[in-house]
Amino acid sequence: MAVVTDRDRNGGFVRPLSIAESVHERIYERIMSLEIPPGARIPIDGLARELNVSQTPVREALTRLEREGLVQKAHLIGYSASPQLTRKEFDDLYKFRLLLEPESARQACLNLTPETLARIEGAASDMEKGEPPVDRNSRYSRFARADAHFHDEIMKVADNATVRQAMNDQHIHLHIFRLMFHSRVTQEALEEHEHLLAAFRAGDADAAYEAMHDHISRSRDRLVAAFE
Amino acid sequence: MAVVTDRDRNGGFVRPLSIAESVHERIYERIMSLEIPPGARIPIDGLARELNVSQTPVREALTRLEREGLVQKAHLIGYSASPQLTRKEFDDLYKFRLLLEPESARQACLNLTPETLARIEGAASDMEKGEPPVDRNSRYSRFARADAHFHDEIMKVADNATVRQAMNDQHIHLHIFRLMFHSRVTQEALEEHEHLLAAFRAGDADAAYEAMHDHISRSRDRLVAAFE
DNA sequence: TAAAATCAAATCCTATATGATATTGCATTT
DNA sequence: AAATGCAATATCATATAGGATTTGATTTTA
Repeated sequence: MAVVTDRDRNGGFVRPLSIAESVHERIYERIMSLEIPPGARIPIDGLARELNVSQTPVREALTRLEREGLVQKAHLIGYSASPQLTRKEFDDLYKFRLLLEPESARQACLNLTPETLARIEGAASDMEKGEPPVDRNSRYSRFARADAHFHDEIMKVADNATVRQAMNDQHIHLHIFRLMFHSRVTQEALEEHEHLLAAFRAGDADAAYEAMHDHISRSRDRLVAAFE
Repeated sequence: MAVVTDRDRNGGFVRPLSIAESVHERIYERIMSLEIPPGARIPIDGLARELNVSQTPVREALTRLEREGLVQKAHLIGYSASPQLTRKEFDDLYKFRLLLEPESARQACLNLTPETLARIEGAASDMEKGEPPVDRNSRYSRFARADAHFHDEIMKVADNATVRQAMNDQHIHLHIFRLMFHSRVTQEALEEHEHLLAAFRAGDADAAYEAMHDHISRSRDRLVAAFE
């Protein structure tokens, strides 16, 4: 098995990347892309053979994914991809977002510098343009990731590592995409982001809070159609 | 290696418990009890020999603990217990709690039934009595666990699985105990819990919000002494 | 025919072996 | 005496093997 290597950001050094880590990424991608659909079994030895690695790193990757909530484990039975969000879980998730994200937007606004504002604006504009997608699914998938990136940039500026990690641990974009992979990119979401940016540019923290609250509420209302 | 078994709650069936799981628990206990102090190396083969198991389940347990934030991993170097909370992390954690817990207390109050109130009251009274502790450390350790249980009972009633899990993922009682293991059980905390219970009994959701907010703020102020 | 029992294949969980990498201590050099 | 280089040891990461359990189908029995 050839050792996968990666260029280190700091120096130009090349250092080996663990097989377990790359297996983790590959399984994550398969779940995100619905190649492994919700509820599907994920046999360890099958994956190991398919990826040309041994079972040990596959086990390690699945253990991590379980703790991340993306797969489930039944002792002596095996792993399977986590099922779709239920309506209740969806509602809980959005209540959770509404508790954390508007306040984080307010805090981000207070911490804002020209550099960090530019980063957020860059993340926002990344969502509009982009390579021509091969199909609608991949387009929405990319939209979901870019949206997650935009929100995370705001979280970075809000500068609360606990809150940021709790948000990222939810893998919101993955669950949303699995729920609505057939969805289309809405112009509305982009406009709501624009409102948020306007509040940031004006340095109006309360307006940022409101804009984020509004954005998440509307996002919830758009997605709730998946359950009807 | 003898297989560890456990009695199933439902039927009287006996089913094997995985070694990986029991290793996970044992390492958790060692970290909680400071037997493995913050920052200490945790060699895989050493632990495996000591616990009379192979390296595979130890690896799996450590992978889970890493994802839980209790240990850190450096590729090709090894695992170590996570360091103490920094002041910044402590502050972030309490801001996080203040965003989620008061609102959860409000919601719990709205959902309250006689049965669930009784459960919460039971958790509260568990904190006051208890076996005579062998030393002050173990007493505070038990206090920390009981406090976590009390807060979690409220989370259960609030009935938002996302919020509840995000809270539990923080392992607050473990970090607090490691920070303040020499601390003593304060009468104040018990009184604050009593205020919260009073609001619950009165069915006053706003008062429950305020009581929880007050309790967490005061808790933070009591603990912040650890950094001075 | 339906239910129970049996058996084989698949899969899991754990143990062990092996090569690769990092760390440590000692010797050597400057 | 400090610094450097090298070898030995410790530890990690992965591969592979074997015992244990579940699953599913086939056979048997009521």
